[in-house]
Amino acid sequence: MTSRRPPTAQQFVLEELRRAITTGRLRPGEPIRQEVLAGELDVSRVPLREALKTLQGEGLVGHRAHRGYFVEQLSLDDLREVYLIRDLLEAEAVRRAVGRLTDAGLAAAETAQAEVERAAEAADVLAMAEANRRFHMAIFECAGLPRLVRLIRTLWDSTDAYRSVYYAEEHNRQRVIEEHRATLDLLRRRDAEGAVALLAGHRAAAVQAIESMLG
Amino acid sequence: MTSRRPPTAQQFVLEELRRAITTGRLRPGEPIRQEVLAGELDVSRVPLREALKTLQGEGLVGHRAHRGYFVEQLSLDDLREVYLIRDLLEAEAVRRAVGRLTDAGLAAAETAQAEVERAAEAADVLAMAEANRRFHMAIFECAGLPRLVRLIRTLWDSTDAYRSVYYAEEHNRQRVIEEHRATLDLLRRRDAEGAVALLAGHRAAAVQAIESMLG
DNA sequence: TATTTGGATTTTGGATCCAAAATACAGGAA
DNA sequence: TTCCTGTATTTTGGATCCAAAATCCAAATA
Repeated sequence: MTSRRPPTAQQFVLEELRRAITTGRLRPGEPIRQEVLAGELDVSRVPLREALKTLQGEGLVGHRAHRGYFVEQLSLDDLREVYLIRDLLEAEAVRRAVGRLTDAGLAAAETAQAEVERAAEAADVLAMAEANRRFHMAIFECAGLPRLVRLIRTLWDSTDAYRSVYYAEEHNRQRVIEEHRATLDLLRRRDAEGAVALLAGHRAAAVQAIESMLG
Repeated sequence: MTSRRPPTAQQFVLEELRRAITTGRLRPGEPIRQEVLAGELDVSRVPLREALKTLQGEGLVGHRAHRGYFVEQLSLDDLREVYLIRDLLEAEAVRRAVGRLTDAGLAAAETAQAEVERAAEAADVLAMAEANRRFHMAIFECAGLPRLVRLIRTLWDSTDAYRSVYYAEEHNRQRVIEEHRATLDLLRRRDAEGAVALLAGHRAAAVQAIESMLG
């Protein structure tokens, strides 16, 4: 996992910004001073502004004319809304995925799950979040609905910060692993509704745990 | 409807670009030459590029590093996928909207519907598309789920071009008016499932008509 | 004292300029 | 002829510079 530098400054800035927001180095509500941030990242303001535009599209930052960008804070209501939308979209994605599940697709999910377990053992929260994402996306990809998957991906992006919090606790990591294993079982049996229900519970557990940690 | 000029060049460019794409003046697959387009709109390339970034986020244009932007073409499969996603999201939006429907919300929808009928009578396709959008959004807004509404709005954006085609035909316009009236009836009676079903049919009719016009 | 108003400062939005990557094309070798 | 190769041109990506809007702060007024 040697993370090489992206080919364009804009993509580099985009990654750095995502990290800064999800790790909380750029705090919610806080206005983004382009000059200083550009200085820190050692780029000009132009690629920074374009990266901010894409983040605005994803809902991670907001923008007001002549006032500039600011980190969008997710209220608890927002978090619930994102998960509601995910419920709607991911249920359909999983249903379709089971219908046209390939060996390659299943293998991709299994590989990702192995990485999840390795990361969990090492208590590497960041790596676990990444592998977990690959696991779920591998399944969604099988649905053959690229736009749907893209949408789901941006929803995940907007709640990255909270998921890291969730993985910080050992018993949550264990729970995720078990639910993933059960999911793989259901997929192998082509049990669509079972998988849909299980993953709905998977999400509900996460959102509930996060709520109790913050509320 | 005196369309005043937006306060910032970037927003102006954004509107113009949307129009250019949905009306087909910028054709799908065609690469976007920033210099010439900036010249035509009489702005520099900077606000143009930022506007393109937001359109990229909405899926209207694509981008490849060092190759530039190009208009994304919606295949028929893409169109179907967008409508599938809309089915999922709008069903939930309507369900919630009926549950917490206010007099003000209903009034907003009725006002929009009056505009739809006026535009249809004048055979003003563009005005009808706009009013139609206000009608549906007025209903969705009642759900009290701003992120969901925002998502639905971007999905509408990405298929604007096709909807104009649909409204071009007289009998489609009549059909829309009747379905809207029936929808308002169901809303007044707080019949959520009825409204959900009707609007699902509303969308299915549109996508089917568009398919037959193009296929 | 509280409020408003005018200008100085900061910060964003936009234009111009420069560098680097990709494309187009001409010429030469197999 | 066809394919490769090196170079000129085009086009994008990024840096710098300028203008306009917003904020801040102090002084004047009620």
